[in-house]
Amino acid sequence: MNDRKVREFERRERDILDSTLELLSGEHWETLSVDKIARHTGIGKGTVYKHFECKDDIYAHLLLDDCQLMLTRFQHFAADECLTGVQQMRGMLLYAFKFHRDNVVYQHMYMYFKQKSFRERISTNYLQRLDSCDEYFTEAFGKAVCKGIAEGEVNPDMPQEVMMAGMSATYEGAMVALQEGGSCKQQPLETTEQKDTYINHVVDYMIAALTRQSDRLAEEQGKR
Amino acid sequence: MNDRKVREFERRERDILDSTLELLSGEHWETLSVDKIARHTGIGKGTVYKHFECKDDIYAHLLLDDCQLMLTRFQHFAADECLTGVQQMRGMLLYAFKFHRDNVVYQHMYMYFKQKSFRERISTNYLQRLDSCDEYFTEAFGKAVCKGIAEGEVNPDMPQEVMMAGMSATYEGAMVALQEGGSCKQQPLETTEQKDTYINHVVDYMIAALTRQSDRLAEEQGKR
DNA sequence: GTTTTTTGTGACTATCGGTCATAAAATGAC
DNA sequence: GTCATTTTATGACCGATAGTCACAAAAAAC
Repeated sequence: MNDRKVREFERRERDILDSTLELLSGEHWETLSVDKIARHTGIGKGTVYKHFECKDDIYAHLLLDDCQLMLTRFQHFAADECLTGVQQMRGMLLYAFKFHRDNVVYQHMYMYFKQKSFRERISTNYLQRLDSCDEYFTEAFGKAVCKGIAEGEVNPDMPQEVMMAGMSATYEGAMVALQEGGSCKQQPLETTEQKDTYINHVVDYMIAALTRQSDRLAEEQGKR
Repeated sequence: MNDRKVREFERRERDILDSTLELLSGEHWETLSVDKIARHTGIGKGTVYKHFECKDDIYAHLLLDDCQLMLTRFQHFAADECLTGVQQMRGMLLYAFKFHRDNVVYQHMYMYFKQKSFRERISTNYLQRLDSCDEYFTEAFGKAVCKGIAEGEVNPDMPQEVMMAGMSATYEGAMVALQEGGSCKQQPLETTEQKDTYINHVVDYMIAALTRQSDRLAEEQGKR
């Protein structure tokens, strides 16, 4: 009956994660404690630590789940031969931003993961898996960029490092802006419509930075 | 002697801030407590709360100091008639990124400020001042962009919202990347040289996104 | 049914941000 | 100088937290 035990153990891990997800959706991020998670799952606090080395590992696991979900979509875009490179890029970016927009819990964890202190707290296992996930993202996006260059839409003169540095910075920054919801910016970013407008602007900007000429941008915008 | 009292009060506030700065430079961000700050300043913990409503207000004050320092430099760039608009932009961006690169404490606080939870904790006074600082940054940069458009270097067809959304996103994202020091990126971002390379790449990318044609980028790079 | 092993637990520790009654110092009146 | 009054500084205290571990409860083995 060792098998059943393992299954039960895994089922409870899922229970903890689901509980956490549920609590995070309804409650303020900062006030969630391990005690509450345990209580809500219907187990003792000590049991939680049988599954996760620390509180942040729970978050890391949830983040990883979402990352892997997004990654498969990215890979689908990259493999879709019907789309041009630029279309693949646009599809990936819009998908990622909209996923972020609709998923409050993921927003929190994405930001949290960017903090060095979080990366130092979580166990190396999760850290490595999250990092390799990031690599695959870059790989999938890089494929689309190469396709874009081959098709003549993407400016081949821009060094690859410049492109990658710039794109990933804009990506990160837009994610932050989407989570923060405005702060002091000219655009408030509170309603879904405002966020959508923002997302489209950022994607236009990113494509514009990569494509060869400005009239290409206008053409792209007309298509959308 | 009311005057002397006020001066002494202000001097101690400066003491607290300097102590905090000192401790933050040497210690890990997460392990710094109000107790330690008070002890290191040579005062009781309660006294700290005579000067600041909460712990995060201390950080907010330090952040504001740096922001105002940077702001004056931004405004100098914007007012410098000897430079073209694009040169002003490049100057501002390079200055900001390098300031960030060299100032570990500022890095932490900048990231911290982006968190919604931090913005909710600090007193409205600091929040407003930080927000208005951000507005002035945007204003100064916007001036340079307008100059660039007037001079024909910046692409006038890109809508202003697209430009602003994209630029600020890239700016934020690059700040995050500089602080995190690589994580999993293709570029490690640990030494000063690596960070400098990164900074130059991102600035090139930002200028490329805004300027009209790609050969203009090559020309700019040649000049630098 | 009894012993042994495995598994679950919540009381406990250490630490934190923030408060407030009270001690200490400064001021003022004479 | 002395005492009364006001102002200022303080650290013991509070509630809450992440993480631990001795021990209880359940399961397995015999």
